[in-house]
Amino acid sequence: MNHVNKYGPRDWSSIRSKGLLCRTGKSCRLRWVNKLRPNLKNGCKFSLEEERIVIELQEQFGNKWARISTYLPGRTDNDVKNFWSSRKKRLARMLQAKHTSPSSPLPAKQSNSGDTLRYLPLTWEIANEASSSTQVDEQPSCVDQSREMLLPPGPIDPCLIHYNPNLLPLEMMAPEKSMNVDCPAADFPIQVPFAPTMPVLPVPLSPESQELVARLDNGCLTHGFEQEDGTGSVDPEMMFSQELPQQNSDVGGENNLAAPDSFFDDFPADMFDHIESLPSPSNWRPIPRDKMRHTE
DNA sequence: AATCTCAACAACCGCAATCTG
DNA sequence: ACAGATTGCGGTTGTTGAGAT
Repeated sequence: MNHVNKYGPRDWSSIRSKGLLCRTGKSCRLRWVNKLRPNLKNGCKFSLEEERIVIELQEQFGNKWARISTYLPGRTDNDVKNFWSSRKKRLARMLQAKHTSPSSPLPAKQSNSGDTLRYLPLTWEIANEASSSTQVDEQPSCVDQSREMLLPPGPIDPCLIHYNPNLLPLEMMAPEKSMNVDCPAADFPIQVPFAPTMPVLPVPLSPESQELVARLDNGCLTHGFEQEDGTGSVDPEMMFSQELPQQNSDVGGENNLAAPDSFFDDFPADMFDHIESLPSPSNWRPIPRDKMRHTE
Protein backbone atom coordinates (compact mmCIF):
# COMPACT_ATOMS: atom_id res chain seq x y z
CA MET A 1 0.00 0.00 0.00
CA ASN A 2 2.76 2.38 0.89
CA HIS A 3 4.47 1.66 -2.36
CA VAL A 4 1.29 2.39 -4.28
CA ASN A 5 0.73 5.53 -2.27
CA LYS A 6 4.14 6.69 -3.23
CA TYR A 7 4.59 5.51 -6.78
CA GLY A 8 1.10 4.67 -7.93
CA PRO A 9 -0.08 1.28 -9.04
CA ARG A 10 2.85 0.53 -11.32
CA ASP A 11 6.52 -0.14 -11.23
CA TRP A 12 5.80 -3.38 -9.43
CA SER A 13 9.15 -4.89 -10.08
CA SER A 14 10.81 -2.24 -7.96
CA ILE A 15 8.99 -3.54 -4.91
CA ARG A 16 11.13 -6.59 -5.00
CA SER A 17 14.27 -4.88 -6.12
CA LYS A 18 13.91 -2.46 -3.23
CA GLY A 19 13.54 -5.37 -0.89
CA LEU A 20 10.11 -4.31 0.30
CA LEU A 21 8.65 -7.73 -0.22
CA CYS A 22 10.00 -11.06 -1.25
CA ARG A 23 7.22 -11.48 -3.73
CA THR A 24 7.58 -10.80 -7.40
CA GLY A 25 6.26 -7.59 -8.82
CA LYS A 26 3.85 -9.66 -10.70
CA SER A 27 2.20 -11.10 -7.65
CA CYS A 28 2.25 -7.71 -5.94
CA ARG A 29 0.38 -6.26 -8.83
CA LEU A 30 -2.10 -9.11 -8.70
CA ARG A 31 -2.58 -8.61 -5.01
CA TRP A 32 -3.20 -4.93 -5.53
CA VAL A 33 -5.59 -5.43 -8.39
CA ASN A 34 -7.58 -8.16 -6.71
CA LYS A 35 -7.52 -7.22 -3.07
CA LEU A 36 -5.95 -3.95 -2.09
CA ARG A 37 -7.29 -1.64 -4.73
CA PRO A 38 -9.84 0.75 -3.26
CA ASN A 39 -13.58 0.25 -3.72
CA LEU A 40 -13.47 -3.41 -4.38
CA LYS A 41 -16.48 -5.38 -3.33
CA ASN A 42 -14.57 -7.92 -1.37
CA GLY A 43 -16.80 -10.43 0.28
CA CYS A 44 -19.89 -9.40 -1.62
CA LYS A 45 -21.61 -12.05 -3.63
CA PHE A 46 -22.56 -11.33 -7.19
CA SER A 47 -25.99 -9.81 -7.28
CA LEU A 48 -28.54 -11.03 -9.75
CA GLU A 49 -27.91 -7.92 -11.74
CA GLU A 50 -24.21 -8.51 -11.85
CA GLU A 51 -24.78 -12.10 -12.85
CA ARG A 52 -26.91 -10.96 -15.70
CA ILE A 53 -24.30 -8.53 -16.85
CA VAL A 54 -21.62 -11.14 -16.75
CA ILE A 55 -23.74 -13.56 -18.71
CA GLU A 56 -24.61 -11.02 -21.33
CA LEU A 57 -21.12 -9.68 -21.73
CA GLN A 58 -19.55 -13.10 -21.69
CA GLU A 59 -21.74 -14.05 -24.56
CA GLN A 60 -20.73 -10.98 -26.43
CA PHE A 61 -17.05 -10.75 -25.59
CA GLY A 62 -16.20 -14.34 -24.78
CA ASN A 63 -13.79 -14.95 -21.92
CA LYS A 64 -12.53 -11.40 -21.88
CA TRP A 65 -12.76 -11.10 -18.14
CA ALA A 66 -10.81 -7.91 -17.85
CA ARG A 67 -13.06 -6.28 -20.36
CA ILE A 68 -16.18 -7.60 -18.73
CA SER A 69 -15.04 -6.46 -15.33
CA THR A 70 -14.86 -2.88 -16.52
CA TYR A 71 -18.64 -2.97 -16.64
CA LEU A 72 -18.89 -4.22 -13.07
CA PRO A 73 -17.90 -1.58 -10.57
CA GLY A 74 -15.86 -3.05 -7.77
CA ARG A 75 -15.34 -6.37 -9.47
CA THR A 76 -12.04 -7.59 -10.79
CA ASP A 77 -11.43 -9.80 -13.75
CA ASN A 78 -10.50 -12.49 -11.27
CA ASP A 79 -13.84 -12.13 -9.55
CA VAL A 80 -15.68 -12.46 -12.80
CA LYS A 81 -13.54 -15.35 -13.88
CA ASN A 82 -14.08 -17.20 -10.63
CA PHE A 83 -17.75 -16.51 -10.70
CA TRP A 84 -18.03 -17.86 -14.19
CA SER A 85 -16.03 -20.98 -13.58
CA SER A 86 -18.11 -21.74 -10.51
CA ARG A 87 -21.20 -21.53 -12.60
CA LYS A 88 -19.62 -23.67 -15.24
CA LYS A 89 -18.72 -26.35 -12.76
CA ARG A 90 -22.21 -26.38 -11.40
CA LEU A 91 -23.62 -26.72 -14.87
CA ALA A 92 -21.28 -29.55 -15.71
CA ARG A 93 -22.25 -31.40 -12.60
CA MET A 94 -25.89 -30.94 -13.24
CA LEU A 95 -25.66 -32.00 -16.84
CA GLN A 96 -23.80 -35.06 -15.78
CA ALA A 97 -26.38 -35.82 -13.16
CA LYS A 98 -29.08 -35.45 -15.72
CA HIS A 99 -27.23 -37.74 -18.08
CA THR A 100 -26.66 -40.49 -15.59
CA SER A 101 -30.20 -40.50 -14.26
CA PRO A 102 -32.42 -38.88 -16.85
CA SER A 103 -35.60 -40.09 -15.22
CA SER A 104 -34.66 -39.18 -11.71
CA PRO A 105 -36.60 -36.29 -10.28
CA LEU A 106 -34.94 -33.04 -9.47
CA PRO A 107 -33.75 -32.50 -5.96
CA ALA A 108 -36.37 -31.14 -3.67
CA LYS A 109 -34.63 -27.80 -3.53
CA GLN A 110 -34.95 -27.32 -7.24
CA SER A 111 -38.38 -28.73 -7.62
CA ASN A 112 -39.44 -26.02 -5.23
CA SER A 113 -39.48 -23.87 -8.28
CA GLY A 114 -42.42 -26.07 -8.98
CA ASP A 115 -44.47 -25.72 -12.06
CA THR A 116 -42.36 -23.04 -13.61
CA LEU A 117 -39.48 -25.40 -14.03
CA ARG A 118 -41.14 -27.66 -16.46
CA TYR A 119 -41.69 -24.81 -18.84
CA LEU A 120 -38.03 -24.28 -19.20
CA PRO A 121 -36.55 -25.13 -22.56
CA LEU A 122 -34.61 -28.12 -21.43
CA THR A 123 -33.65 -28.92 -24.99
CA TRP A 124 -31.48 -25.88 -24.75
CA GLU A 125 -29.18 -27.52 -22.24
CA ILE A 126 -29.14 -30.85 -24.00
CA ALA A 127 -28.42 -29.27 -27.34
CA ASN A 128 -25.48 -27.49 -25.87
CA GLU A 129 -23.98 -30.63 -24.51
CA ALA A 130 -23.22 -31.74 -28.03
CA SER A 131 -21.74 -28.45 -29.06
CA SER A 132 -18.22 -27.23 -28.57
CA SER A 133 -16.86 -26.56 -25.14
CA THR A 134 -16.79 -22.87 -25.73
CA GLN A 135 -20.37 -23.05 -26.73
CA VAL A 136 -21.19 -24.75 -23.49
CA ASP A 137 -19.18 -22.18 -21.66
CA GLU A 138 -21.27 -19.49 -23.09
CA GLN A 139 -24.51 -21.08 -22.08
CA PRO A 140 -24.87 -21.28 -18.36
CA SER A 141 -27.43 -23.39 -16.69
CA CYS A 142 -31.08 -22.60 -16.46
CA VAL A 143 -31.15 -24.33 -13.16
CA ASP A 144 -29.03 -23.32 -10.31
CA GLN A 145 -28.50 -25.25 -7.13
CA SER A 146 -28.01 -22.51 -4.66
CA ARG A 147 -30.39 -20.07 -6.22
CA GLU A 148 -33.66 -21.20 -7.51
CA MET A 149 -33.08 -20.56 -11.12
CA LEU A 150 -30.96 -18.68 -13.55
CA LEU A 151 -31.77 -18.33 -17.14
CA PRO A 152 -29.69 -18.79 -20.21
CA PRO A 153 -28.08 -15.66 -21.53
CA GLY A 154 -30.37 -15.43 -24.43
CA PRO A 155 -32.95 -14.81 -25.49
CA ILE A 156 -33.58 -12.18 -22.92
CA ASP A 157 -36.85 -10.44 -22.70
CA PRO A 158 -36.25 -6.99 -24.12
CA CYS A 159 -38.87 -5.57 -21.83
CA LEU A 160 -36.67 -6.49 -18.91
CA ILE A 161 -33.60 -4.83 -20.25
CA HIS A 162 -33.21 -1.14 -20.01
CA TYR A 163 -29.85 -0.43 -21.33
CA ASN A 164 -28.42 2.96 -20.79
CA PRO A 165 -26.67 3.88 -24.01
CA ASN A 166 -24.69 6.54 -22.24
CA LEU A 167 -23.12 4.03 -19.98
CA LEU A 168 -19.41 3.75 -20.17
CA PRO A 169 -17.27 1.06 -18.72
CA LEU A 170 -16.09 1.84 -15.25
CA GLU A 171 -12.60 2.62 -16.35
CA MET A 172 -13.93 5.35 -18.57
CA MET A 173 -15.85 7.07 -15.87
CA ALA A 174 -14.71 10.09 -14.09
CA PRO A 175 -12.77 8.98 -11.03
CA GLU A 176 -15.05 10.67 -8.57
CA LYS A 177 -17.95 8.64 -9.89
CA SER A 178 -16.18 5.37 -10.10
CA MET A 179 -14.76 5.67 -6.63
CA ASN A 180 -18.11 5.63 -4.98
CA VAL A 181 -19.16 2.04 -5.07
CA ASP A 182 -20.91 0.65 -2.09
CA CYS A 183 -21.96 -2.80 -1.06
CA PRO A 184 -24.40 -4.35 -1.67
CA ALA A 185 -24.43 -4.16 -5.40
CA ALA A 186 -28.09 -3.34 -5.47
CA ASP A 187 -27.22 0.09 -4.17
CA PHE A 188 -25.05 1.04 -7.05
CA PRO A 189 -24.64 4.73 -7.26
CA ILE A 190 -23.43 3.95 -10.72
CA GLN A 191 -25.65 2.75 -13.47
CA VAL A 192 -25.04 -0.68 -14.81
CA PRO A 193 -25.69 -1.67 -18.38
CA PHE A 194 -28.79 -3.66 -17.55
CA ALA A 195 -31.31 -2.60 -15.02
CA PRO A 196 -34.33 -4.85 -15.26
CA THR A 197 -37.64 -3.84 -13.89
CA MET A 198 -39.19 -6.57 -11.85
CA PRO A 199 -42.88 -7.20 -12.25
CA VAL A 200 -44.92 -6.76 -9.13
CA LEU A 201 -46.54 -9.97 -8.04
CA PRO A 202 -49.05 -10.59 -5.30
CA VAL A 203 -47.02 -13.48 -3.92
CA PRO A 204 -43.62 -12.78 -2.43
CA LEU A 205 -41.12 -14.35 -4.76
CA SER A 206 -37.42 -14.10 -4.88
CA PRO A 207 -36.13 -11.69 -7.51
CA GLU A 208 -34.98 -14.64 -9.55
CA SER A 209 -38.38 -16.19 -9.50
CA GLN A 210 -40.03 -12.93 -10.34
CA GLU A 211 -37.79 -12.53 -13.30
CA LEU A 212 -38.50 -16.04 -14.46
CA VAL A 213 -42.22 -15.60 -14.19
CA ALA A 214 -41.98 -12.39 -16.14
CA ARG A 215 -40.18 -14.14 -18.92
CA LEU A 216 -42.53 -17.05 -18.95
CA ASP A 217 -45.45 -14.73 -19.15
CA ASN A 218 -43.95 -13.21 -22.21
CA GLY A 219 -43.24 -16.55 -23.78
CA CYS A 220 -39.76 -15.38 -24.54
CA LEU A 221 -38.09 -18.58 -23.51
CA THR A 222 -39.73 -20.74 -26.06
CA HIS A 223 -40.74 -18.36 -28.75
CA GLY A 224 -37.89 -15.99 -29.08
CA PHE A 225 -38.40 -12.31 -29.09
CA GLU A 226 -41.43 -10.37 -29.92
CA GLN A 227 -41.69 -6.81 -30.88
CA GLU A 228 -42.98 -4.48 -28.28
CA ASP A 229 -46.31 -4.40 -30.02
CA GLY A 230 -46.38 -8.17 -29.93
CA THR A 231 -45.96 -8.69 -33.64
CA GLY A 232 -43.22 -10.71 -35.16
CA SER A 233 -40.01 -11.75 -33.55
CA VAL A 234 -36.74 -10.03 -33.17
CA ASP A 235 -33.47 -11.63 -33.92
CA PRO A 236 -31.66 -11.77 -30.59
CA GLU A 237 -28.33 -11.00 -32.17
CA MET A 238 -29.87 -8.04 -33.85
CA MET A 239 -31.23 -6.92 -30.57
CA PHE A 240 -27.97 -7.24 -28.76
CA SER A 241 -26.15 -5.38 -31.43
CA GLN A 242 -28.53 -2.55 -30.73
CA GLU A 243 -28.89 -2.97 -27.03
CA LEU A 244 -25.33 -3.44 -26.10
CA PRO A 245 -23.19 -0.39 -26.05
CA GLN A 246 -21.68 0.53 -29.35
CA GLN A 247 -18.63 1.63 -27.53
CA ASN A 248 -18.09 -1.92 -26.38
CA SER A 249 -16.41 -2.72 -29.60
CA ASP A 250 -14.39 0.39 -29.17
CA VAL A 251 -12.97 -0.49 -25.82
CA GLY A 252 -9.30 -0.04 -26.29
CA GLY A 253 -9.96 1.59 -29.59
CA GLU A 254 -9.22 5.05 -30.71
CA ASN A 255 -12.55 6.44 -29.62
CA ASN A 256 -11.87 5.71 -26.04
CA LEU A 257 -11.89 8.51 -23.60
CA ALA A 258 -9.30 6.73 -21.61
CA ALA A 259 -7.65 3.39 -21.84
CA PRO A 260 -7.55 1.32 -18.66
CA ASP A 261 -3.84 1.86 -18.47
CA SER A 262 -4.16 5.56 -18.26
CA PHE A 263 -6.90 5.38 -15.70
CA PHE A 264 -4.71 5.83 -12.69
CA ASP A 265 -2.39 8.13 -14.48
CA ASP A 266 -5.16 10.64 -14.74
CA PHE A 267 -5.77 10.70 -11.03
CA PRO A 268 -4.61 13.67 -9.07
CA ALA A 269 -1.33 13.11 -7.35
CA ASP A 270 -2.91 13.23 -3.91
CA MET A 271 -5.57 10.73 -4.75
CA PHE A 272 -3.93 7.98 -2.82
CA ASP A 273 -3.84 10.10 0.27
CA HIS A 274 -7.35 8.88 0.90
CA ILE A 275 -6.43 5.27 0.76
CA GLU A 276 -6.25 3.59 4.06
CA SER A 277 -2.67 3.13 4.98
CA LEU A 278 -1.28 0.15 6.76
CA PRO A 279 -1.36 0.38 10.52
CA SER A 280 1.94 0.87 12.17
CA PRO A 281 3.47 -2.28 13.60
CA SER A 282 2.87 -0.95 17.08
CA ASN A 283 -0.83 -1.20 16.41
CA TRP A 284 -0.69 -4.73 15.15
CA ARG A 285 -2.66 -7.17 17.16
CA PRO A 286 -2.32 -10.92 17.05
CA ILE A 287 -4.87 -12.61 14.89
CA PRO A 288 -6.43 -15.77 16.26
CA ARG A 289 -4.99 -18.69 14.41
CA ASP A 290 -8.33 -19.88 13.13
CA LYS A 291 -9.04 -16.44 11.68
CA MET A 292 -5.72 -16.18 10.00
CA ARG A 293 -5.83 -16.22 6.24
CA HIS A 294 -3.51 -14.78 3.69
CA THR A 295 -2.65 -11.73 5.62
CA GLU A 296 -0.01 -9.76 3.91
C1' DA B 1 -18.93 -34.21 16.71
C1' DA B 2 -16.74 -35.88 12.61
C1' DT B 3 -16.65 -36.18 7.84
C1' DC B 4 -17.81 -34.96 3.22
C1' DT B 5 -19.09 -31.91 -0.55
C1' DC B 6 -19.09 -27.85 -2.87
C1' DA B 7 -18.88 -22.87 -3.79
C1' DA B 8 -16.05 -19.00 -3.35
C1' DC B 9 -11.85 -17.07 -3.20
C1' DA B 10 -6.79 -16.27 -3.70
C1' DA B 11 -2.77 -17.03 -5.99
C1' DC B 12 0.32 -19.13 -9.35
C1' DC B 13 1.70 -19.95 -14.09
C1' DG B 14 2.37 -19.23 -18.92
C1' DC B 15 1.73 -16.47 -22.76
C1' DA B 16 1.24 -12.23 -25.36
C1' DA B 17 1.50 -7.35 -25.73
C1' DT B 18 3.87 -3.32 -24.68
C1' DC B 19 7.63 -0.58 -23.15
C1' DT B 20 12.45 0.76 -22.85
C1' DG B 21 17.24 1.10 -23.71
C1' DA C 1 15.29 -3.13 -35.54
C1' DC C 2 16.17 -5.82 -31.74
C1' DA C 3 16.39 -7.94 -27.12
C1' DG C 4 15.25 -7.86 -22.49
C1' DA C 5 12.14 -6.18 -18.98
C1' DT C 6 7.67 -5.17 -17.56
C1' DT C 7 2.81 -5.43 -17.54
C1' DG C 8 -1.70 -7.43 -18.42
C1' DC C 9 -4.64 -11.22 -19.20
C1' DG C 10 -6.70 -15.80 -19.04
C1' DG C 11 -6.39 -20.61 -17.45
C1' DT C 12 -5.71 -23.41 -13.74
C1' DT C 13 -4.96 -25.07 -9.15
C1' DG C 14 -4.91 -24.89 -4.13
C1' DT C 15 -7.19 -23.32 0.13
C1' DT C 16 -10.89 -22.18 3.04
C1' DG C 17 -15.38 -22.05 5.08
C1' DA C 18 -20.19 -23.24 5.21
C1' DG C 19 -23.67 -26.41 4.85
C1' DA C 20 -25.17 -31.20 4.45
C1' DT C 21 -24.93 -35.88 5.95
